[in-house]
Amino acid sequence: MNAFTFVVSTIYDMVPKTPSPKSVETRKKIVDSALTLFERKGYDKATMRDIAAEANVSLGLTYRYFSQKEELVLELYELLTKDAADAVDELPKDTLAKRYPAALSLCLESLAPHRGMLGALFSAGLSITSPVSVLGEETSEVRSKMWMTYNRLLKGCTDAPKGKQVDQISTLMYAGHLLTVLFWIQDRSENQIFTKKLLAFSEKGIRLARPFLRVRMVTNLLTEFSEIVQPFFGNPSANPTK
Amino acid sequence: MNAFTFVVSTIYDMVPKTPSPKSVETRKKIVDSALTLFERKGYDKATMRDIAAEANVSLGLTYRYFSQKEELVLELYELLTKDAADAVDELPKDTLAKRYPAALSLCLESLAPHRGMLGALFSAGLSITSPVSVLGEETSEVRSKMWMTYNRLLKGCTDAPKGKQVDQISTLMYAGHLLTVLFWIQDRSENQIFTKKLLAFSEKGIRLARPFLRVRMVTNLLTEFSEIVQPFFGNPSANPTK
DNA sequence: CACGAAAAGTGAACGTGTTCATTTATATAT
DNA sequence: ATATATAAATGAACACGTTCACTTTTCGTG
Repeated sequence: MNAFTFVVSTIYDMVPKTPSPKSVETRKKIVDSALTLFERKGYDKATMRDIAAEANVSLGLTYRYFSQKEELVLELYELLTKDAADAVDELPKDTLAKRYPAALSLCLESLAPHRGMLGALFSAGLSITSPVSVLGEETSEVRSKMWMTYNRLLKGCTDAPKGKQVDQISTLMYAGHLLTVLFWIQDRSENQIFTKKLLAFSEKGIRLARPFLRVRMVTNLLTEFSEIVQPFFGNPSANPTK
Repeated sequence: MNAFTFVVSTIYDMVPKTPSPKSVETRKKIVDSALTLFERKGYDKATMRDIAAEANVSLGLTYRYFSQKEELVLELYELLTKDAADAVDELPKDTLAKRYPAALSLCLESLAPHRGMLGALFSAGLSITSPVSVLGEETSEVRSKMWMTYNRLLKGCTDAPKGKQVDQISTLMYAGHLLTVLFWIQDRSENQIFTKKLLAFSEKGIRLARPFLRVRMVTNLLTEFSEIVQPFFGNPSANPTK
């Protein structure tokens, strides 16, 4: 390797390399194996050795692709979020009070087959120390995607608000989404009936609250609140295309 | 051991035994050691072997008193909650809008020296599988205590509501408490300034919302909401003395 | 083709939480 | 006082997440 090659390859290191076909295949094998075993045995019982064996690779290799076990859960989280977001985009035009609970319901449906497993993500997910966190660096893309989905959902409502309120309320909706998922994961009632009640409640609540979005004092509080909460979520509205 | 002794001791096993002086002493040694090391090195770096060594006991013994490492964090959680609850009870009589943010502020002050460590509790704390969970069986006493504290705080307000609303709003306040602590733990802003803004916001919000507690439609929604959320918290109002 | 560097892949070993068979101390009954 | 059951205490061993020194494969270049 001469000096020129060195410089070029060093600069080349700066940009993400396109993964080789071999590596994407191996990566996929590991992901498939992990998801299969998570479903079959649960997060804790599915050991990294199991996952490696099921994928017919060595233990060490799995760590080349996923530096932590939690990252495998994150992988699923991303896949499911994509599904949920797509489903939400298909909702028919209607009022916010109708559309928002419907959207939440669709999201929970996407997550339902993996509910048990998601406990593990939220378990590790709220640790500040973990880079793999619902509010951490590595999940900012997922958050951004979901925020934008709610942004579109709101804009498409028959009673959509105007101006800067749109972004603010989108943030509120996304916060509500996270809290609802959290509630649902913890909900031990039969068939998660409490979560269903919560969705029914949110419809009534929104219908009652909607007219007050014209009241100055309320909008001021809304602005204040969203400014506190937005950076908390990594302020996706500031970098919508990132 | 004869048949009589056997029966008696078997029945005796049903009720909690009073721990021997020796065991309470040993238990205390372990707790002190754990809390010291958690402060000094953080939760992850403080290994069970470290803790056992610092307490001058064997590794195995620590597991006689705390069947998981997380239970040691729970121990601190209980201690701090007690402090916080006592401080809240000392608050001067005032309006709800003043007292509630003040109470939250006091709670955060109690927790502040241990903020980093608490990340660990909340990490494991939201796992459904873990018995040591903010919403799990083992923490129901702590929840009950804190709920009752907010119940007293509300009753002592100059603008306290009447009747069944008291319990419902107590539940709301406790939910707000949990969410605020969660927010605070995740708050990466300097000196947790966002959390402070959130408290200031809550004062304004309560002042604005308070008059609407007389509106029938609002009270109906409140009832519905608290009924969904209360069993989620283990319904402390149903067993206030337990 | 041959060579060498980078990518892909391996498995032994380490640290840590947790378990358990075993030993030692304490208390109780005769 | 002695026996014995129970409580207290031990530390070796295990399982699993993670690391790392090392081997094998792939692939561009002279």
